[in-house]
Amino acid sequence: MTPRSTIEDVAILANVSIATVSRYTSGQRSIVAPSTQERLKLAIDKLGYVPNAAARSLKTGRTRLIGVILADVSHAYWSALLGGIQAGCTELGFGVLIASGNNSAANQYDYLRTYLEHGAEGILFNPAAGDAQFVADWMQVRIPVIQLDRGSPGAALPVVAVDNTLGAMLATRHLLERGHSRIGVISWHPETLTNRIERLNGFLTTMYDAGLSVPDQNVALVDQQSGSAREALAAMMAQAEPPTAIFSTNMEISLESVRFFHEAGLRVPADVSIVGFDDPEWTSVVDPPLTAVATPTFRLGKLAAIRVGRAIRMGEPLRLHSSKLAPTLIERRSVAAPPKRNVNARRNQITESQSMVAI
Amino acid sequence: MTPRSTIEDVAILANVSIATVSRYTSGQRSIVAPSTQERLKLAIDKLGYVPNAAARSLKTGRTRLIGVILADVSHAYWSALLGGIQAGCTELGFGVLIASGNNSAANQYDYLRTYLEHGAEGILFNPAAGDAQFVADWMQVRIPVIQLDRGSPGAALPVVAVDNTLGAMLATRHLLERGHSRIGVISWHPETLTNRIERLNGFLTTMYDAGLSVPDQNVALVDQQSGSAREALAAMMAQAEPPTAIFSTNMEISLESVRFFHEAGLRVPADVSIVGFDDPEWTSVVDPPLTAVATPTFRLGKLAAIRVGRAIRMGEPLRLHSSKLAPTLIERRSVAAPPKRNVNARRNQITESQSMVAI
DNA sequence: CAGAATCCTGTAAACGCTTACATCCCGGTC
DNA sequence: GACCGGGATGTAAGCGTTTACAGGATTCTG
Repeated sequence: MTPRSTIEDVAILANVSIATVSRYTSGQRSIVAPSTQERLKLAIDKLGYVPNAAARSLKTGRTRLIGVILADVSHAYWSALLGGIQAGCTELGFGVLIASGNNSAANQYDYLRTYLEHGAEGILFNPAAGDAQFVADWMQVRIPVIQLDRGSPGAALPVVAVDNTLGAMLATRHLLERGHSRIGVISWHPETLTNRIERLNGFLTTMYDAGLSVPDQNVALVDQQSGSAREALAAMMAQAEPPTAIFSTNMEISLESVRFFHEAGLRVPADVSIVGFDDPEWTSVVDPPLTAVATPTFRLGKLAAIRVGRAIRMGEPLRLHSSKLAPTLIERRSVAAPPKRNVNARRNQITESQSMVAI
Repeated sequence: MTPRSTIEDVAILANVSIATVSRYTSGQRSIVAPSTQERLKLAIDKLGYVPNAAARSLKTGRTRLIGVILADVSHAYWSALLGGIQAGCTELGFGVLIASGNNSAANQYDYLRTYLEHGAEGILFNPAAGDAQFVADWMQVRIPVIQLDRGSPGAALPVVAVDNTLGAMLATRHLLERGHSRIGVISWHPETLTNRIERLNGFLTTMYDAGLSVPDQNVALVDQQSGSAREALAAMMAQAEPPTAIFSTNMEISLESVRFFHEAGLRVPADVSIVGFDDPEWTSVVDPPLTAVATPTFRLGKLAAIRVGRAIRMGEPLRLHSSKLAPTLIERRSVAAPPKRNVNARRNQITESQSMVAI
């Protein structure tokens, strides 16, 4: 393989100095004579010359690269976010470096370092469940940093996220309006990340404002691993007076809940209603189609990208101000009025009769 | 903001030459005296020194960066792929530059250029629906390039993809074994991308091998835009002898098909069976849970990343050999034996009776 | 104890570009 | 015709690394 051609090769072929080539390729075309431009174009095409970004940024100190660290790239939610980031960056002429932290602060730190080495001029990241040292490190980064989708509590860094409090309020009110008053909530352990805190608090506040109390048994804070939501749900529904509706604070939990209810022989929404949070395209095709709070994920990513992109362009530090995008409630068919009869009594009936037609 | 500190700052603080610092930071630690290493560590920590990758790669000609161009990052399928790529690259010590081509060859070409500028040492891409010029350009790239998930017909570049022919065969045989013989297929226009061609051909071949013919009316090749699959399906099912099963060659089409059947009052699988291709996590929670050919998407990404990563490491060009990963059929509940009665007759009955209990 | 071998460190050039400064040429002005 | 202004181009320095080469110190060998 022949080595990549350089600015000098072009200069020789076009019979000009490298300075002129540089002027042509680095956007200062207007001060190059038209006839020279033509020769340059020819030479560049012929050689397949592509400027060396490393050399350029070594000289200029700019890379036009933004680093993105997502908790887990391989889930649909994050990919929509990434789509938005991508769109925003392209619009502003930035390239995107991506890494997936796999929800581990240690990984994220490695990537941060790599990005800094590569000269990323700005960083977008989802904080992993908080590690104080880690956050402190972020704060020392000398370039604009935005927390995506959620914040690490106590980090003095701007956040671009959905308005989780509003979303939780929307979901809860919807249940309240349909006549529910015993509502259970399931969330991943919330202490570490602001989105979880806000969703839970939004729910609780709305309940209290409506004059309703939420007994501890109806609040399940579970680990982020499959199965734990199901167990929590089983316990919650085994009470003498189980909730008539569930607010599930994220999509994974919604999925698990639906599966659980299917298997437990409880009908959604006839026996129990569900409102979820997050709304991927396929929510509508689940059985039953899920009523959920939809978050403008793509816009979130784009907004974040544009905020850091602008800060970089202007050369100003990012304002600490956090942006919140409003979610909307999409009504589908997982919510109905609470059942008249006691669900547990009903459940026994159902499981019996169903087992007769089981496959 | 104070400027980033350089190797020289470290050298001065640690009272050594920059050469020694470089030896320490660039992995040649073993030839630096232990006592010097200690001083160096201290100085680096104190200054927060991070090597400048631009300078490094200007000198070495290596960047340890791989460029990835996906047709559309914001879909779940691609994000699983990206997760695999990410994992593979991390394992080999490469960073990932990402861009989304939005299925446009022109965009992809821009990104390709950007990557080349940034010195990507290898490229992973999904070809967009074929543009001859575009493919020719890819061929001239002097670094390892792999086509991901599908190939552009005629491009002499290796492909890492699922074995689509096998997948289609699996799906078709499954339907055959259940007693179907009138099977319809829906695919996006196949001529441009190998995965579509292979899936369609795999189906057709299996049918012929079974001694069955497939009338043209049962083959729908539709545009990749919402609604067109539905129309094609409506036409197909309106025949006097409509298919008793559908092989849907991708997930978008499966979703549209399920929706269509719901609305048309046809029961899946009692009236018509469906086998899909691609198997995201939520397939199991759709109504009904979809029998589908599952593709090892994550592994696909990882394998591709590792193939180019190794080629880069070894400094050898990539072998043209394509890798095919075997898919598996996941049986769920969208397939049953063909109905006894004519479906159209039955459909009329159903819609009548259902409209009485409509909500 | 001389000389060789080994270990550690320093000097300096080079990577490909941008850009301040210098130079040259040409037309316009008095 | 001398001068000036300005447009087009060239010269050269320097961005922060890596690395070939050289050199100094220490240890080993006979």
